[in-house]
Amino acid sequence: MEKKKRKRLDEKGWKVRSVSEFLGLSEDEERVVELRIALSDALKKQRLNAKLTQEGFARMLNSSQSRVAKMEAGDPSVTFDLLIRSLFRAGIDRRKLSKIIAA
Amino acid sequence: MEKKKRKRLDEKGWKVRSVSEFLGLSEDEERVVELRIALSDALKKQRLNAKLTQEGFARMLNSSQSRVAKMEAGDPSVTFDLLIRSLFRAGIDRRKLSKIIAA
DNA sequence: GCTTATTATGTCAAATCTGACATAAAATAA
DNA sequence: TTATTTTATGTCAGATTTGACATAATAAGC
Repeated sequence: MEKKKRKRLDEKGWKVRSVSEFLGLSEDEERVVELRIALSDALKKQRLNAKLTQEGFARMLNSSQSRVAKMEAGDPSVTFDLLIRSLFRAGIDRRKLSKIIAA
Repeated sequence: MEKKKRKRLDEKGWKVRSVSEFLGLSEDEERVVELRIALSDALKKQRLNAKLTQEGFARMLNSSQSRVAKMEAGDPSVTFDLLIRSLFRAGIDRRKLSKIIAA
């Protein structure tokens, strides 16, 4: 957030919180959420790069359109297992996965 | 496997297979198994480094000794979610996780 | 506008996971 | 050796996940 804006809000009595502060997440939970989002984004990029619809992508993953939508949305009902298996299936190898996580 | 040994076995009519060939794993499943092992090993290293027993480690993770044993053994009943959450809880950050996966 | 395609959201039964427990096996100490 | 500690393995009820489906919302084409 821009510094000036933060100052303005602060002066008005707003407490500026990060998403994690707002949701009351622990450090670990925060890391989990952020990592999930990183993998979600990577998965969506892979799909778009392959010019597939969620429907077509789902077939390739033996899953469903709705689940792909949830994966890409970082829905909490989606596990790392599903994301990682999907990334592998979508052609991401371990080295690439490593880079995604580092970023 | 050592080349000479492979040759000897081959001459005796043994077909030398990798673990994956033996189990009939697909490329993707193979990657999943190998990654699970990498994370398992890293988790065990963390525990030993902290000089904790599985029992003590389990308390720290809000889990149980038997589950920690399964985590370290790469048991298929252990998800990436559990492994990753445990690694985070054990002090591994995203950058370190990335390196573990790259290795 | 209207139609079609794509994506998002809610729900649920079946499948999978997990902490907990018992207990066996292995390691370590005494 | 025999205790004691630590780790491994099997099991299971309760919790979570997932593909599938329906359907709503949005975007794309015309």
